[in-house]
Amino acid sequence: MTSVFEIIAEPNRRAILSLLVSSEQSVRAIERQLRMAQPAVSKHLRVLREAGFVEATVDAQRRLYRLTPAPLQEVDAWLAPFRQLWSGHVDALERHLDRTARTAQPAATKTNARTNKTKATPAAKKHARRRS
Amino acid sequence: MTSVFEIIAEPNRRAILSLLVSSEQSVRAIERQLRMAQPAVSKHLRVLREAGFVEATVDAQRRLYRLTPAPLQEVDAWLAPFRQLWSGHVDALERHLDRTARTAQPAATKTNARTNKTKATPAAKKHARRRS
DNA sequence: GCGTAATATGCCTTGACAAGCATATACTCG
DNA sequence: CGAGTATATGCTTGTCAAGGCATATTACGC
Repeated sequence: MTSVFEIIAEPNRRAILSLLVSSEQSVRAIERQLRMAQPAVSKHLRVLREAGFVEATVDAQRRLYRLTPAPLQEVDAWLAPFRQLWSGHVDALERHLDRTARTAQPAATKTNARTNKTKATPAAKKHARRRS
Repeated sequence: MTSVFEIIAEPNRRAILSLLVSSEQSVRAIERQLRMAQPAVSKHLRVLREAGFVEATVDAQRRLYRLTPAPLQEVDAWLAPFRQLWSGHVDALERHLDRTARTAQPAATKTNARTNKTKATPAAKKHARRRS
């Protein structure tokens, strides 16, 4: 769990982060809104806190957690070089979401099919690449 | 491994994606540049392909893999609501990277320390929230 | 100090997944 | 066809993290 990406890989953690976008929240509030067990919430918050995603303010017995920008900025930064891929046609995302919507996986099969159908460039009949 | 985020959680897969930004690559080319075993590369590519991150073109015995925009767009879209956090002060990322640079974790400790030091709002001495 | 609410932590089990290794498949050339 | 290259796949193993449950900790009001 060393990287920012591993941390947001966990769905419940992403849910917590999304909850915190609107306003700071107590553990209990998160527990109820996300319908998850209290220890689970605390553990995820610990991970998020240690990775710098959130910070807490003590208020009596409870702790109010709020977002901290840096780690998500890091994700944003990593994403930057790839943005050139879709600057222009925005519709690819919609198609992708359509495909992946129904319990995910079926997209894989379809993608596979398309991939296998893709033909090679006819010109590239040569082979035998040298080892260097 | 149902979500896009779990897929980019793997460092080698992110490395492969980054490699493909510049141009399409064969499995062998990836294998050498990233110094990883061939089966590992193939397996990661399979995961990436089934998730729609890449697609392949057959060229004789080899397959040329190239990026596909949709899944990364999905990440970008998820990130959108959080961007309001750092639109304005861009320096938070730099500080974060400085802290997390040396083998990660130490940032956690520091963040912890700051967090614990954070005082509660003095006005909020009352407690006993009702259950609704 | 006692009861209670809010949160954190420790232990254990279970599932998932990445890596390693061997092997299968596909294609090319001579 | 046979050898060689490129890629994929199957199996096994070690690791690690999430969830469940019990329990510790801290803060409050009375």
